[in-house]
Amino acid sequence: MTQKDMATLLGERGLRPTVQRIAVYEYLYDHRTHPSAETVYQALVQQHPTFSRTTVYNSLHALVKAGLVKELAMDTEERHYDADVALHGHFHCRRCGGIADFTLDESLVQRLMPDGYLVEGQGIYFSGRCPACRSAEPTN
Amino acid sequence: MTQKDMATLLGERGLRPTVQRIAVYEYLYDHRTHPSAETVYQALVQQHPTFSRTTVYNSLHALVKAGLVKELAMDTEERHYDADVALHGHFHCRRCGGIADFTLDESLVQRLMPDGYLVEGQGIYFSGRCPACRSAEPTN
DNA sequence: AAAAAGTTTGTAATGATTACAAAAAAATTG
DNA sequence: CAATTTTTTTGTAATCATTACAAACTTTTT
Repeated sequence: MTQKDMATLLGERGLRPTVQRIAVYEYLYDHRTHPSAETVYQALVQQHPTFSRTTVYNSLHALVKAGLVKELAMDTEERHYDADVALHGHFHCRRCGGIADFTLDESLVQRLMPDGYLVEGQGIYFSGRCPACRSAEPTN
Repeated sequence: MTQKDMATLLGERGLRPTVQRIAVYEYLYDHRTHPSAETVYQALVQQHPTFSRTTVYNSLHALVKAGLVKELAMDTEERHYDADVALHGHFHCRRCGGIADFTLDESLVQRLMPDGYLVEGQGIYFSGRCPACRSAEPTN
């Protein structure tokens, strides 16, 4: 997606498409590594030395509120962000620390939902060992 | 469960059953409200004025490591703990802030798991409005 | 009883996030 | 287009949960 398209998208969601917000969104869009706010900041401050940490936080919050970015619920220290807001699960490898996406069957997830509740968000994650770490250290 | 049984249980899991650890475990066992460390501390310090915050953290970590307590992954500020380590999901109500349990079908959850990964832990939660808050404010 | 190991406590440090106010930028108004 | 208002950014300071650490204490082992 081009920056122009991103600007349009932000505008549609009621966010003024500032350089900073587009940069944050672009980073998340291009790096599907579920980075933390600090990771985003460190990456962006290279290109834009004037960017502040607070703006990264502000932008992330604005993007989450606008529904363009999702905040992950994981048992990690910091919060992680994802530009992929479609239904999918996350796997957190306890050995390498990586967070991988995996697909979720929509109808299967529907069947998990508790009755009587109005579901607006969901977080489905598993943790353990990713395939690479399993073969690297098979016994554990 | 009696404190005696808890002491035995901790012992079986390789934890010395100290007064503090039993108190923390007992609180979680009796209060299925998914409290934070601070909440546990505030409750316990009433009865045991000498208890320290650090000990509550230490005890929680020890209990989690021993598999007697589970740390929840939610999109909240602090970490929440649960003495129920059996498979179940959590619902976080965005209006009242409450966290409710709901049952999960084991085989359904199995079918969600990604292939090739060794799954050691899982967190399944939904957020939105609980039934009480839905009827209290139906339009939203 | 002495030594060793494990646990608790209080305080200090850390680290992520938020609060806040001034400066800057953009949008609106006349 | 200039003046005013609104929004956003920036930098610093504050906050809040959690962790680090070392001394004191308790329990276990010898």
